[in-house]
Amino acid sequence: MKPKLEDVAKLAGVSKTTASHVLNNRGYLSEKTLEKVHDAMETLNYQPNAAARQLFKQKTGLIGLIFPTVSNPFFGELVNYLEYELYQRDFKVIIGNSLQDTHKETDYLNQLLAGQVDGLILGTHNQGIAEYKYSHLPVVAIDRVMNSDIPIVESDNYKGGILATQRLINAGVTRIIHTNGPSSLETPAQRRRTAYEKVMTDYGLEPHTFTIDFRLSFAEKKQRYNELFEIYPDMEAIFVSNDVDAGIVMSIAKERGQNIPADLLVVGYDGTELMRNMVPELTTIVQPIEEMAKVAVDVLLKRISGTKTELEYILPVDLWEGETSNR
Amino acid sequence: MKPKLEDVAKLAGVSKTTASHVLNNRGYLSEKTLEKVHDAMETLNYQPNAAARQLFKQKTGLIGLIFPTVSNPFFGELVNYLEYELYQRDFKVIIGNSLQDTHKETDYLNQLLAGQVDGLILGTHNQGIAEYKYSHLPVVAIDRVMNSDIPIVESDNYKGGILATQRLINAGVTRIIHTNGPSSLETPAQRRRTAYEKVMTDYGLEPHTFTIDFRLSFAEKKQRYNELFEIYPDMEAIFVSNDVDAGIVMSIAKERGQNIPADLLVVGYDGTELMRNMVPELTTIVQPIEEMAKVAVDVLLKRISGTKTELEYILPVDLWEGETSNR
DNA sequence: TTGTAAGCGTTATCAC
DNA sequence: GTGATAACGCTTACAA
Repeated sequence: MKPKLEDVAKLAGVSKTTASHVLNNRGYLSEKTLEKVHDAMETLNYQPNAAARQLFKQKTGLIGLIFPTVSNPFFGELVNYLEYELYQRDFKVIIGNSLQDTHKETDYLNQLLAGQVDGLILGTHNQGIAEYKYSHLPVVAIDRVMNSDIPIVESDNYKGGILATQRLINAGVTRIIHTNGPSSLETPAQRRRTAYEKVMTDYGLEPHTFTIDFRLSFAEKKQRYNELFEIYPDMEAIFVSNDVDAGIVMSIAKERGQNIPADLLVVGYDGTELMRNMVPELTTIVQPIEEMAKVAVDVLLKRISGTKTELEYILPVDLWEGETSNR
Repeated sequence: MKPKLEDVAKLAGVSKTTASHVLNNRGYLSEKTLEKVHDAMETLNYQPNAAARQLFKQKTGLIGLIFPTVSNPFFGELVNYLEYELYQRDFKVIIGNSLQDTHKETDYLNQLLAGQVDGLILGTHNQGIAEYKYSHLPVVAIDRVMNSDIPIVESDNYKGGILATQRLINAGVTRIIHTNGPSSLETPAQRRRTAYEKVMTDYGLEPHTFTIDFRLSFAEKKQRYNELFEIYPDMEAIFVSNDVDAGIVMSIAKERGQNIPADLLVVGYDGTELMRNMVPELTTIVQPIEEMAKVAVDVLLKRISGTKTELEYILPVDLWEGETSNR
């Protein structure tokens, strides 16, 4: 069915080896042979078999990306940049959305072991999976704490937390709530919380962190954020741990008849290009998504080639000043 | 380095074949052998080599997804569902973001030919690429017109155009502008335009379609939409061809001191879960993204297995009634 | 119930 | 310059 190198060789009247040499520009070849073989490839519409090549070379040219879900703009943009960077360096990407599926993450890691991919970039929440003990493998984590031997690329979450909280305090409010994921997940994002609590207490204000799991459905999140409004009826500002949730909070506030920023200030986190363009009024902390992707790819390729790397890369964040934080 | 089946066999004191049989539950095996082999696999932490398997089986268990960019929520959600559906059926996905890169699309198609993937799901804008002549290959298009032999899955764009336009007319406005991609791209989305123009003329109103390329950057889009406001200073409503752009239009309107919906009505298109939750006030046409993904996967798998399929699958749309279309 | 041997398509070594 | 041949790791007739 599909033509193989042998068919090309036969048609061109040469041996398999010669055809292979032409295919890979190996050794010296006569003009004539070259042309004959190229012609044969053309007419047969020959494409080298990927599996056979991989089997021989012992590498696949594939990188696995495991993230909660590309339907979240932050991960969508991140994956987009990762794919771009990797494509530039001749890698394709396999993606796995691991949200609410611990098994999937394990499965993908097994694939790596099976040699189906040459490396992995992880941004998942599921922690402490046994296979992570294989820390000698080419794996890089983005914004997630992994095994201590796995390099991690993140933005400056602590600084981000400081910037956000400070911004709200500067606006003149004192009853500021922060929302974040469960502290049981030891993600770098928890440092936003630490920073928030530090700034609050430094100013003699009482920190209130409201826990909400990232992995909830939209409907569940809405319900949970409505509880937030019930629990803190007199809150003046919220520092939400991501922009999508900040959007939900704003829409709930409107539903409840509160005006932003008149009645409630809001600061988000992530600062995707999408949000900055669609909801520019939302004050948020901008993570350097493109830069994070670049660094992650650099580090991964170093790991693959056996070069030593740092274990932690912290990239700077920025404050996007919208109107949702102005009194 | 990495253990192979032979190492397992050796450690278990059996032959390669037996080990393979255990691995694949083939034939009858004694309890003892089974246990021995399993133990050996365990201690060696054995994982079968993917390339070798693929080479033998002549299939990869990989499907290629080519879309403009997963950083757009519509494609992000679509890819998310596609990955989910395919994972259920033991396929992993390779993704390619082809935005502004015709060559990439060609490259991925070549991969298919190279047997690196078992099938392709396309949602790209780049048309008329030579390789599409290989229409006997397992390829499915989502919302894109391809070669006439490639099945296409889409939502009812014409109906969507009708619903959106009718909604605005019902709100009592007459100067309604529509924005859409260049008509040179023969996408199904152009049917939204056809529908819009039909409804407008049916009501004796003058249709005005404003062309804007999807592939522009955010900055370029902003500039272009600002032109729209200059060209039609007295417009009362806009029917935008996707929600992200609708968001941009709304933010521009605010910048220009116009209130929505008091001064300007807006209807979007796509109705992603993200938008319905973050910007519920935006009236929009909801595409059945999850259903489209399911159908696309079904059709692709049929094509792969050689089963005959329809050439066109049109799924129903819904109107999401927000406040941006209420006068 | 288990083992031998051939083959999947490519590449590289080493003679010619 | 070109051509056999073995190897990559796995699977499966076919034998034993």
